[in-house]
Amino acid sequence: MPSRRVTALDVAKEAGVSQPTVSRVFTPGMKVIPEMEKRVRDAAKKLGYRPNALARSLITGQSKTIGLIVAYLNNPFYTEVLEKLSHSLRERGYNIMIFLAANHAADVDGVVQDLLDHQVDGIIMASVSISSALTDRLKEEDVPLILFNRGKDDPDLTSVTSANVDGGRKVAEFLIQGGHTRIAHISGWQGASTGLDRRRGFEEGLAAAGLEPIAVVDGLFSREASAAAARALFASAQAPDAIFVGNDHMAFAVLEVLRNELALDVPGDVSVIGYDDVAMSAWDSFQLTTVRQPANRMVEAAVDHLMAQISSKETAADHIEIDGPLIVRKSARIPKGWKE
Amino acid sequence: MPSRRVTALDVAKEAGVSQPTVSRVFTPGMKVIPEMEKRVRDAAKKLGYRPNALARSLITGQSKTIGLIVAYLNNPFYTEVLEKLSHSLRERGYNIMIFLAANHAADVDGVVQDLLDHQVDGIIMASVSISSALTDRLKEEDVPLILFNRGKDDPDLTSVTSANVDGGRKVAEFLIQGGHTRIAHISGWQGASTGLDRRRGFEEGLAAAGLEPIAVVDGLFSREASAAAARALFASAQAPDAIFVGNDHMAFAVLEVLRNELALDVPGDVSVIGYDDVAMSAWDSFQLTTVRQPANRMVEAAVDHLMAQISSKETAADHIEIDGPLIVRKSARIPKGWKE
DNA sequence: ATATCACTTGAATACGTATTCAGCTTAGGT
DNA sequence: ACCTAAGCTGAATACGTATTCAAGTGATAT
Repeated sequence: MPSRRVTALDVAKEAGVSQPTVSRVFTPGMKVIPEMEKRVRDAAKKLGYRPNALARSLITGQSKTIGLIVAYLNNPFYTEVLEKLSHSLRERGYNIMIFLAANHAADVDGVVQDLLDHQVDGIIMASVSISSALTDRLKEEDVPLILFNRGKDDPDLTSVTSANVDGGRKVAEFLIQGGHTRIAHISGWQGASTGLDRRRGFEEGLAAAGLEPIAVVDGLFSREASAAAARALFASAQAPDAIFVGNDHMAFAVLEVLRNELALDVPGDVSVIGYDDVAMSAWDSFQLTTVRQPANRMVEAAVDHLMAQISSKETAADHIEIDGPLIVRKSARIPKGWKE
Repeated sequence: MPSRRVTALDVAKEAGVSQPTVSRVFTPGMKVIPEMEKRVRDAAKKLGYRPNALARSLITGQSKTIGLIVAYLNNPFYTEVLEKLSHSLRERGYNIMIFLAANHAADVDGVVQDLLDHQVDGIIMASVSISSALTDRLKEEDVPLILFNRGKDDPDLTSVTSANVDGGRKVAEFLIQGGHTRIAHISGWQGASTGLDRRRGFEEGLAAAGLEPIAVVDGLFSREASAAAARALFASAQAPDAIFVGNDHMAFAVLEVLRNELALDVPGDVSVIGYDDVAMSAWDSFQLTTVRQPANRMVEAAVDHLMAQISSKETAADHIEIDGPLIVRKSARIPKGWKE
């Protein structure tokens, strides 16, 4: 049973035309006289022909594939992002080669190498940091890179984040207006721009009112670390009356420690505010007040920019910040006269 | 600035050898005399050469890529699976091309076509159903397929699931021993084998004790549908004293309705049991008693079988069922003398 | 009627690698 | 010393497509 894969040449013979004509029929934008097209399509259908994407990519240099590297999938924000990315890219005719990489340089390095070997047309890195050596290599190979939810000072590297500094400031203002005085922060990982920026905006917001946080602890994007931090905060002499947590994922852990372990009332005894507005934040069990990170718009911005850079390699890099509102729910005291 | 991609031929010239020799150096298993190898490797490093995976795949017919199709990423069980799959496949030298597909035939069809165009070596479908027409096509193209967490009667289709019937039965026995008498079931989608099998085992388990569920409602794997079902159950004349929910994801929604909307005590007024044992089930907020679906072992089994089918196309299909224990927490009354 | 042009088509080639096969070198056996 | 076998290497080719370019067709303009 030979049953070889059916090739463009087979179709050509069947249809009585040349191989290039078959190619043209299957290449959008190429013109072929209707009668030929019909003969080719009929033959293709009869034989079950589909162009070999590998061979096509080899010659065009366009793999129509985007590399996606993700670090934290346990944070549901990123599964939302993954889902939206998948649809958005597929709509534009691109496929996704995905890697889950720990945030270690060695891991990321290897993964990027793999992506380059596969001639990806572009790379999106969600919440993973990248070394300068690697960005240089990408520049050399002319492969566009988008940092998603992670900034970098490098001016010719495109990043898409939410307006983290602003977001942090909004939280500070809300808590101050709510009359809180002993405000603590369990931050996102301080090795990431997201964690740093939110903290900075938050501290600036407090400073504008002449306040400063009574404590800042690095929650490392981890439930365990954040829970431990929450316990520590209440074991110290001066217990906070409000906690801003660097993202929702950590905030849920903090909420549980406060309510279940420490038997505190939220927001009666202490207000809690998160960041991201993942779907779970709206669940009855949490009702978390949080800053929305608009995954939809962030993804669209990222994909738009990636496409622009792919089609014109000279597209200027940009640092895109998407603004998001504070979503007021029940985990933080609501200031009198708060208008939405 | 030409700065073309550096090819095996460039390396060959630089090293003063032939292109095939370069190829052999980079093909594991091929023998080359040490001196040549060193010259080639030095030249490669100097020029920054890496083999083009596309060209390689085109000729070997092995893309070293696995297609992955996932339906429900909002259920955290599947993000766990995705993470483990990613690592397991990468360890074995395979890459993942991922698609999130709604569970519509048209969607799945298109996605599979895309995967075939890219010459994937195998396909894993997690919780998505497939038409017979499509399995035929895959068989014709000789591309192995593994159904993950979804069975099919087709005897020469490999599937990996947990022991769903057994699991359902375990839940029934636990509830019966707990003295429950008005037992309801909010099932997984009855269009999926997972949902059907769990229900069947559950009903068998009840029947063995001469019972039958007072109600069975299809939760459609959806939080909203499940919440509505829970409300309906308690709006009817005979309220249940126990509910078995088809998976944890839905069970969380049910728990919230019971506790927050209906002000019921769980497990005082009603016991709730889920299925999957996702990480969240252990959270203080839920403490969900549930049947563990061992993602690790399921993934390993799936990958092992896929590899076997890839290396020997004649590997027999199999229906693999991985057994998982009932994890007893606090959402369901614990039978007296229950021994763990 | 001829020249020009716009359109299509097909022959040849390129993409970057793995593999076949013939030829060469070297070691080993007698 | 001679023959054989084994071990490597390189020239040629294949993988399946897109693209260049020359040639062919017919239409339009002169």
